Amino acid sequence: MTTGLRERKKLRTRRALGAAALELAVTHGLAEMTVEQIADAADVSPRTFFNYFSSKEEAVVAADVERARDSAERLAERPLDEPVLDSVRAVMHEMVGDAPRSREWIAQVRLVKSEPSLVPQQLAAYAAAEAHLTAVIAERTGLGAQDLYPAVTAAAVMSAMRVATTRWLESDEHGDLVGVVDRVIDLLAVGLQSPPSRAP
Amino acid sequence: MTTGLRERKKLRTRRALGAAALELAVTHGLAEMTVEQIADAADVSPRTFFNYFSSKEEAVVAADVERARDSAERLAERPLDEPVLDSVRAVMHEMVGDAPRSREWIAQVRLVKSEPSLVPQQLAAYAAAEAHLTAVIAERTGLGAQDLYPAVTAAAVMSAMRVATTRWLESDEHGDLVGVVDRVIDLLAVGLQSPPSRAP
DNA sequence: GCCGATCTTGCAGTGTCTGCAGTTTTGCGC
DNA sequence: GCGCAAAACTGCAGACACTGCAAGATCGGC
Repeated sequence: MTTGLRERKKLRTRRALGAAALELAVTHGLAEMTVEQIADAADVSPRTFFNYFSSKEEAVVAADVERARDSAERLAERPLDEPVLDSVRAVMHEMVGDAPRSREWIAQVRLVKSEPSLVPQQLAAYAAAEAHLTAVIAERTGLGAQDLYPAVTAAAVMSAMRVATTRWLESDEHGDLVGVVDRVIDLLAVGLQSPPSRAP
Repeated sequence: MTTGLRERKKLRTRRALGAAALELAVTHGLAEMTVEQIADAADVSPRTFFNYFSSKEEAVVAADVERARDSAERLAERPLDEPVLDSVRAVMHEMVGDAPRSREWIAQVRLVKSEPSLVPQQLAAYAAAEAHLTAVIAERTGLGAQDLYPAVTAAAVMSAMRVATTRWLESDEHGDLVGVVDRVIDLLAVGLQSPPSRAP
């Protein structure tokens, strides 16, 4: 599958728009930046911007959607005999451990924290991740589309990741994010029936 | 705390706007309805609409935010010696069992399914529910704000509820929603380490 | 009944977002 | 290379969402 020039160019434009939107939102503020500025920075017309995204907010969190797809792909590549949650944990560690990517991600989460109107779009991005995860988990476990386990697991994992990053950010980002991620996944693994007795 | 006339009137206006928005979105479609129509239906000026909600979409899912607060309050009223997840399960059963309320809820979820641009706002409403749940669970378990269990549990439960309703809707709404809710909460309770061996 | 606080409203203005129609670019067969 | 159909980009016009501001209406306490 050689992706044609056409598609590659579209992807480049899409990324340029997303990056410009994120950049401008961080520097100038979400409300202040205009679609015209984003379009200019990506060298397209304002009208073209709307061929790619239906709003400024969507463009800002575009990178998240890509990361979501990427996580799912990494998950699909884990050894098949590995327990699902172990695979998930490994992938999440990879995502957090990948320094440049992680830095972008954190920047985005921090922006969302300071611009509440981005919250809905950010959550929608997580939902996209969830859909991908669901499909991969279903395949790995050999379960069908009607089974609840893959969907519930994917949803719970993404929620837990969200809690982990939020908490980490609220604690002024000290301590390691990896540790927090580990603990939230542990909670899901052992079950939420009752709170763990020791240092949850 | 006798809520003054002022506050009661505000609440009535807010509800009227929310109800009108939902009604119009269902009958005319989200894109077709205008703020002016919503405002007219609630007998206020269009400008006033924006004193209550920052967008049409937010108004449409306003009832969800109320339901969220209500769930948290019901949870707080459960016997203190009841295991947390049992309380959660009971509350979710109450919410689903409350016929008129459940009907509104389902109508809204169905609307969101047919109008994808509502998804982000719907998720934001769930996030609001999550925040309330987190606070109540923390109090019930005697855990502090730094503990992960309350936040992870609240997030997982809301995600699971979302999965349950989505699945139920996709299966053309046959079978009972209560049963699906039970099964997703069971999954969270026993842990997601590996798929259940029998009929997940 | 008066006064401060709060809520509502109209107005003007900026910017988002959409449909449409014309131009440019790309992929592909020749 | 050449031409042609599909797809992408662009400008334009217009409807509408949304905001700040200042004036008017309403409420709660004294």
